Amino acid sequence: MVQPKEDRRIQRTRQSLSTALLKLIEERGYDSLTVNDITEQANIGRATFYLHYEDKEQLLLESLEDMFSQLGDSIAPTAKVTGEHNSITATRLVFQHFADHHRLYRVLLTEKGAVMVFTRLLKILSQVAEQDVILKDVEQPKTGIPTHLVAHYVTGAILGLIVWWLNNDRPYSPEQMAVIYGHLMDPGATKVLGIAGAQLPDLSDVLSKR
Amino acid sequence: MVQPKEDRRIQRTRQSLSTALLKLIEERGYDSLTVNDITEQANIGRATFYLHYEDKEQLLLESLEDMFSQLGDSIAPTAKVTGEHNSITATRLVFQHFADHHRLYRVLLTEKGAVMVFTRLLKILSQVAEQDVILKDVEQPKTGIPTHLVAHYVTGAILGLIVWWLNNDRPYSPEQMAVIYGHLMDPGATKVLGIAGAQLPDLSDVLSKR
DNA sequence: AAATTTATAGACATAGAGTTCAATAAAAAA
DNA sequence: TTTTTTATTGAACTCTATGTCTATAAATTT
Repeated sequence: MVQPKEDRRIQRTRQSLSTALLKLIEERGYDSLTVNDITEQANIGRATFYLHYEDKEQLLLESLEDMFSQLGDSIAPTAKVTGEHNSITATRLVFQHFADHHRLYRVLLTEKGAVMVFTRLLKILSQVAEQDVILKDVEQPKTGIPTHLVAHYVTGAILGLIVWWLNNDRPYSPEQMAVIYGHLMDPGATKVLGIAGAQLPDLSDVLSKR
Repeated sequence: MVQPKEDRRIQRTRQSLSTALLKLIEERGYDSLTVNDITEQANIGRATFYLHYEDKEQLLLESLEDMFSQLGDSIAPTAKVTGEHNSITATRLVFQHFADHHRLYRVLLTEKGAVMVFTRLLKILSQVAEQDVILKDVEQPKTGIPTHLVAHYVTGAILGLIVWWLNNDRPYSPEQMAVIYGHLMDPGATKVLGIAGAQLPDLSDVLSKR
């Protein structure tokens, strides 16, 4: 499992397997795929698979790891800008990422087994919550709330939006979603994804655009 | 698979299987469990399992369904109260539910395979977000944002908190979490889980209590 | 008690996982 | 180019778990 990345064959094999897996997931879901399916799609011997990965889950994890770092890389530069800044950018890039890979993520976020519990909980709690959903007011003073907790709160909220967005065939653009998110997180409108930023566009303008 | 719920043996068998599965999940995780493990723990013949369920996933789904409706039932009465109302109650009940079954949910929300993607994404995005996390201000005007979208936003946020809470051994009580959530969702403090309600307790008071 | 339904153990067929190995192909080094 | 090293391959093989079936036993209902 420890590989000297030099040899081209290794890189090609791994690349092929990753590509094959992601393609198959979009077409047929993840759970039902066998190692044989993947190696066949990749045109690679089944024995070869085990020279590189322990099981299909490890392959998936490494493949996703690549995608996640792509996402991280695209956000990083915007996050480093301090002070005045177009705050929607970072959030928009997040939604853009999920739009770019929407078929894949829709499977992974929806499929039984894979994320079944998250989705299931979302659905159930949504029903309870959406009965009397109202929004919120007022301002946020400095609090003693742990940073990690807030981060989970924020990312949970975004993931919630993304699941909705993907399951509803993305009726808004990534830009619109970013603005919506900004307004939800900060009804008065100033900071998005925790990054200090400029004024948010007027919400009704944005929603009517499409 | 269609059962006349009358016969006591059926109820006992199903109950035993459900209990056995949930217990085993807490002890050994979900993925590695076999049907044989479950029936052995339940003291039931393996063939009997298949008289009731197609596979272990279906058993899990039905078992969780029971738990979810328990949760729904406990929240329902508080949600029906309109107007003035102790708004923390509903949220507190949600956290209480996860506390009651924390071992189980911790596995289900953390284990590879099961909810791996959600957890993984949470972790990655958290790292990006928590670098410059700041909070928000101002008030929320009436918007044209779809209700379902808001519901997903809200429940995503709660799930994010819950994942953090469970993975950090619940350093706060359900009550405290409810207050924290209320302050995050509504920095000025008024409505929680979308339910119109009374004033939130002062945050610094609540956090220092334990 | 009789009739009906469910539980059970054990046997069976099947699929897919994961390993091994000798032969071959391809890449890197000389 | 030649040599050397390394990766790929397919086939055979073991193993584990799934899912089904049948005849028998046990519990439940009427």
